[in-house]
Amino acid sequence: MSVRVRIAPSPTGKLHVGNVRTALMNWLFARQHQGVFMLRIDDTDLARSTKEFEEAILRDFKWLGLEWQETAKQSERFDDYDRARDALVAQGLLYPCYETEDELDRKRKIAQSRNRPPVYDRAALSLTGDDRKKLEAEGRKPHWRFKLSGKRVEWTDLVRGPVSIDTASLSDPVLIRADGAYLYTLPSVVDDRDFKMSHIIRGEDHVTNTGVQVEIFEAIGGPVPAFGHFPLLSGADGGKLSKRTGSLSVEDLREGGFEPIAVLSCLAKIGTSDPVQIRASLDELAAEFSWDKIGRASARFDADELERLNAQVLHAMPYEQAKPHLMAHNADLGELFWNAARANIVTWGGVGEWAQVVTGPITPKIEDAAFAAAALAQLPKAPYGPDSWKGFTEAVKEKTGAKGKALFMPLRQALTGHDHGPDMAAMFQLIGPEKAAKRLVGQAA
RNA sequence: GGCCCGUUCGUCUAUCGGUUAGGACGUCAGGUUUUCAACCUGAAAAGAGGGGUUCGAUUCCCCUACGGGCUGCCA
Repeated sequence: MSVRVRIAPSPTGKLHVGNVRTALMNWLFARQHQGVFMLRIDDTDLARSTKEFEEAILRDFKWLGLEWQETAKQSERFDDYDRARDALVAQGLLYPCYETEDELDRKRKIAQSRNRPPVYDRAALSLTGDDRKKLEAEGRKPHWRFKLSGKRVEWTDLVRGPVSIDTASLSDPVLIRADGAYLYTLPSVVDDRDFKMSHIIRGEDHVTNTGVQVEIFEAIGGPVPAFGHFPLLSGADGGKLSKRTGSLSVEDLREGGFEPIAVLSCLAKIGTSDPVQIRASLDELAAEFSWDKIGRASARFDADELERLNAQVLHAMPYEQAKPHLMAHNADLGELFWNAARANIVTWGGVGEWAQVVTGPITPKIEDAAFAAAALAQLPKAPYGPDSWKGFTEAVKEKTGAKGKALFMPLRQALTGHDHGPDMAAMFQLIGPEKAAKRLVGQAA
């Protein structure tokens, strides 16, 4: 089986987690079968598409590691769409309509109020040539609808099993707007045919679309690809995706200090029968990909869960790999620092806080000045090594009698300004004697 | 309104008529770290409701409730 799949974002906005999930499914399936993953820019809407969004989309996919083997832009293929359009018109399957949006809206509302399905009544089909001339003389420009067969379209969905769509219950879809712009439907089918897509993998919001697209495939003379429609993402509360989660953009995630593999592992595993855990690589995710692991209920995307996965990635990351990120966050204080700090961060954004504790200034937290003073008296001299902390705390313990939490917590609070944080032996060594002395007397340092 | 889909521990899910309903994450408890975090071990925790079918239903059928998708000159 030769697998060719695609992701087809519109450059009318930022890439968000929903898009990434769709891309990922396609990418994983392609990789698993040594197939081709194509990136197609669906920019037929010239007015809303921008170069900036297009570039951002490429950058986001590259950041995630979802590399593509082929690419195409719909805005460069209008000739092909025109040919398909002409062929459909010649077959009588694409017909001009002259209703305004207001008129259509009114028709829909009337139908709804009578409890009739709001399906287009095909009034335009009975227009004579003279009628059309008259309407155009009034300045009306036609939009064009595809004539559905009224039969049932059936396919075996990779995720949903046997699916049947009754095209009689659907309005004939508008393929071309009155302003001449192609809507998503026809270009998508023409491209899928011309680029020989073997599988179309997308969210279940497209299930009904598939019914009409199958008829268009047949009308323009192309093999009908296989389809897989996976459930959509829902928010952590079980409802629709909120601003906080679903519309989270890839840019937000990158800038929020998330690691690609955490995002990818999360999106590949939620809604599947596999545990939602970190995988080492895209290849590992691809090896595990399977249609029958994908559930039929919507998958919850929870930002907290993503943070947890990201934390796991960071906790296990070796210094060499972390170094560029540390430098970017002005927090490259060496391997000792990283090994201590990594267990205490969730995203890259958190590392600066611990770097600050080392480099200062921070405001110490002292509840018992007498204890801090007693500790100050035991402060060892420079230079500090790995055992300095142990020697220091034992000396303080001996002088004050404090032990366990009563010993460590006040020292941690005074030296770092926090109730929790990285291993103190490492932090103490990094903070050094000057700053430690100042902090023990309550000075910001 | 119509068509389609879904509903199992807090969460993601396994089970393809008979199971102590399993796992992962989270939670809680222990351990370890002479502190917190991290880490290790253990525990608690579930079939939306109502009818059927069946010797036996989480599993098959119907109804209800709830949730989602579609019903665009959006994609």
